[in-house]
Amino acid sequence: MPELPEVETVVKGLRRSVVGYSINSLHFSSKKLRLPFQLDMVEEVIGGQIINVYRKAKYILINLDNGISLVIHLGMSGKLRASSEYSKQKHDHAVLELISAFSPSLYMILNDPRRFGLIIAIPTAEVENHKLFLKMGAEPLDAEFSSQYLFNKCQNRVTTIKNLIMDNNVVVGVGNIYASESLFLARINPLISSKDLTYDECKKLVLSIRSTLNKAIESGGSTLRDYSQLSGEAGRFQHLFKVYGRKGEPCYECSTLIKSSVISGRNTYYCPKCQKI
DNA sequence: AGTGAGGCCTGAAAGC
DNA sequence: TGCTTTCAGGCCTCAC
Repeated sequence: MPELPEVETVVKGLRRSVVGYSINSLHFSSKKLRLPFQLDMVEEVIGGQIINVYRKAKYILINLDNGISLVIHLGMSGKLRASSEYSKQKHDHAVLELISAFSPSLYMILNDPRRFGLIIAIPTAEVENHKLFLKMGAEPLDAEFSSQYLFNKCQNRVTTIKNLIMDNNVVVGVGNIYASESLFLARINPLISSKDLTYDECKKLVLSIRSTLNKAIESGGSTLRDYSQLSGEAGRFQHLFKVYGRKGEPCYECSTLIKSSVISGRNTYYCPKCQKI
């Protein structure tokens, strides 16, 4: 399940392995992903040279030198792999053949069993105003995600703090796992109303979200240091979970048993003592 | 308008 | 053992 840290890791890997290559061919499977493939997409991207790869929320953006950008999302089961030869695997949905004057050709494949992901092409100039990105909240690792920013958002909403930090219109890239982990680190109960958070608690939460994501990027990256095979495989951050998936197990801080509650249909884990209401 | 529920989708795991 | 059900997750659409 690619969370923001894994997307970041994949992006770093792509940047090292595919920048400079040109797209020689592009093939799709017949199955639809979250958004359908555009029929004219193939013509637009063929011949384009990859000049940059970066992350925006959990989206991977690949800029081409012809003014077109590929936008890829891994959903929850998506993986990108790269290899010098293409051998078909179940759930391959897009296959890009990349060529370069200086290196052997390379195949980049999007594989996504659950098809929650997407791959589309849009003009680079329109990325910022595209439907997918228009109403997007702050990047959690950027300065715009400040204590004051979060505090203001908390005041204007009627929902639990857990729902608020998972809302992409507030802050992007905080999935179910990192919401639980960050709230534990900040010692804030996930069930409390966002309006009840003090400024100091917001400050603590901002720092906790940043720290949790950064640690995950570090441990996600460590297993993927060798990018000879580009992969979306999970890193090692799951061994660092303090509360997620630990229902009924003792809290590492106080030995109280970890509880879980369903908030908006999502399992949420917390320590009832460390995260008192 | 803002909020929350439901749906998409497959495969692993749990339940029977 | 083999079948069925449940659950996981991001993000979109759609009622209230």
